[in-house]
Amino acid sequence: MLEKIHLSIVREVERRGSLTAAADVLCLTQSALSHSMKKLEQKVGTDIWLREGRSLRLTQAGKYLLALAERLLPQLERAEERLEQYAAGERGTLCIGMECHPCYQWLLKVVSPYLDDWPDVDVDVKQKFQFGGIGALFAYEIDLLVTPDPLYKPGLRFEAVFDYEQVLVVGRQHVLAGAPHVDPEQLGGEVLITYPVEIERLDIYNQFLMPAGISPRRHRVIETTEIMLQMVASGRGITALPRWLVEEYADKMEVVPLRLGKKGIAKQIFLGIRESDADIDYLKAFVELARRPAIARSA
Amino acid sequence: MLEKIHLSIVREVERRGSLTAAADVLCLTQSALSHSMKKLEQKVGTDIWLREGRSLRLTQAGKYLLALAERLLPQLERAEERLEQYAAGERGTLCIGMECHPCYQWLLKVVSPYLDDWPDVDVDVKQKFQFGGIGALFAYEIDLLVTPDPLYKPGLRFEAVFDYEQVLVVGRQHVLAGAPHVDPEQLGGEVLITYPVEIERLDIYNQFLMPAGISPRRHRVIETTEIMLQMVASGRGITALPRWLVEEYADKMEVVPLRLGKKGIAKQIFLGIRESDADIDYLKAFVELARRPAIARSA
DNA sequence: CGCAAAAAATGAAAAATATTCATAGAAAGT
DNA sequence: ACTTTCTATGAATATTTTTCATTTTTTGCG
Repeated sequence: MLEKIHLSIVREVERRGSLTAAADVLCLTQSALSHSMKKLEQKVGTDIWLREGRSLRLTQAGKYLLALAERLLPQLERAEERLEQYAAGERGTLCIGMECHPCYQWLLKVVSPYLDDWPDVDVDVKQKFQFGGIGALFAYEIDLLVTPDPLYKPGLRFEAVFDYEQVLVVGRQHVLAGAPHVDPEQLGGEVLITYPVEIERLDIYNQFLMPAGISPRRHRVIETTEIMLQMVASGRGITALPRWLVEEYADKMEVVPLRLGKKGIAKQIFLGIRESDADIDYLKAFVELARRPAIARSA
Repeated sequence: MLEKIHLSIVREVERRGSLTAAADVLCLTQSALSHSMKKLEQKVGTDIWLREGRSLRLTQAGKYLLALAERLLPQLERAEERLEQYAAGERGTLCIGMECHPCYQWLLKVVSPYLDDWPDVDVDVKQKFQFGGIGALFAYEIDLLVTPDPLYKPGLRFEAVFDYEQVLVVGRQHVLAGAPHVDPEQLGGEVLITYPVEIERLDIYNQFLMPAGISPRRHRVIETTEIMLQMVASGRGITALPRWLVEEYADKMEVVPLRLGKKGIAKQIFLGIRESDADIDYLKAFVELARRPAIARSA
């Protein structure tokens, strides 16, 4: 009764604004779409659009269908792709979602040996999710979530795979450069450089500065790690990054890692999967590979 | 390319064990099914079943399709029902999911006036979810989640609608019955009666006993509130429940609420919805009704 | 073993469905 | 007012699905 074509039409009409335009995209005639939808409307007994002049406005039922289409069609499309991958003899695509910027650097180190181990598995990395990483896992948009905030919920399985310390990064000329650690009060006058993330989600803010009632003088947002570190090296600000990441750049750039507070900020990277996927071999292998110490891999 | 019928066939063949049997259920002939699937197999280029003698065994691709079918078909079926509801002039069904036992008692108080206010909306309550309450929200299994653990994730919106105190419940004859409050140490020898939930998820355990290093002598599990309270009244154990719930039973049963620790344990019930549903009127109305003080309703 | 039963595959025919074509009607833009 | 831009619709056509009739393969069983 309710077929894929109906969902496609509803979605495409919404995107293009008219039946006629949608017909072009779907490689059908306007008439075909009109007939199809009319038939569905008769079958279910309710209109999907209000015909207002020469334009269509979704009814309540139509809006519901649109939401359904936006949700199901991508899954069907992904399924078609995946079937073709099976046909091509590939195992499939491991679709990885990421929720933190520095995770990306870490991930690269894992993906590279993984691709060697599993030549018939493709890896795809996504970073934007309508409903966040967890939603993407539930919706089968991704198969694996890399995140600093695990969430133990039924149906999902999280595992810590990597421990690291989040440190402050300053230029080698900075007055603090030699200190054994820094206190929040010492950062009041600084420019804080970070990835484009709301300040509330930054560890250096919510675990270090905010509890002490300190705010940075200014907050600057930069997309890439390299540029961020160049800014820091040239004394234009400070930032916070994983220690291992800073150490990798330390010989090429004039930057110094510093412990945040006496105890430092300890962090972990977690991998999350759907419980039902727990025994897919190539997924299991990824998690196991990720768990192996980074040292062994980065050699 | 990949159509609903293919998913239906895969699912039904799995359920009934053969194409022939599936054909009966789907009101088609065995031949029709065979042709349909053959065509799909040719299109995607991979077999879906291994033909072993006169039986079919799913290939990897087939298993993948089966998982897809089990996931998508229920959503399509639900959508068809819902469209017909729209057609019948009904507003739809408000599907409520619940993640905590005592929430149920509270929910009943809200649902009753809601049904009066919205005669053309049906209410359905579900309690079991493959992927937990959050997963059910994301998967559109439910429209509203009642839970004590909110989760601020993009795409979801949680709101506290009800505050209550979680208290210890003892029989009127119990030695502690007159105390102003209880300390964890006083419960070391007791039998703890609870709903069937892992002990780690119980507030009385993880917020009260565990931090003090105390374990109850024994943990007994009971399904219903009434029986639980009868057990408590007869001195066979203690339990923890919302204060308002205990007070409702207090005149019929020999039970006494006691504060847990000096400060007590404060709890809240949250309602979670999908952000995209935020302006569905009958959903909004439910949340608003739920927010109104319980006193006003239970009168 | 040989035969009946059960299941899937297949080709051709029939039925059903979807699509197009041609056109009408309605609204919006100029 | 005229042109353009939409959607709707009926009839004709094309395509797809389904059935029917049969074949092939396998399995169970006396």
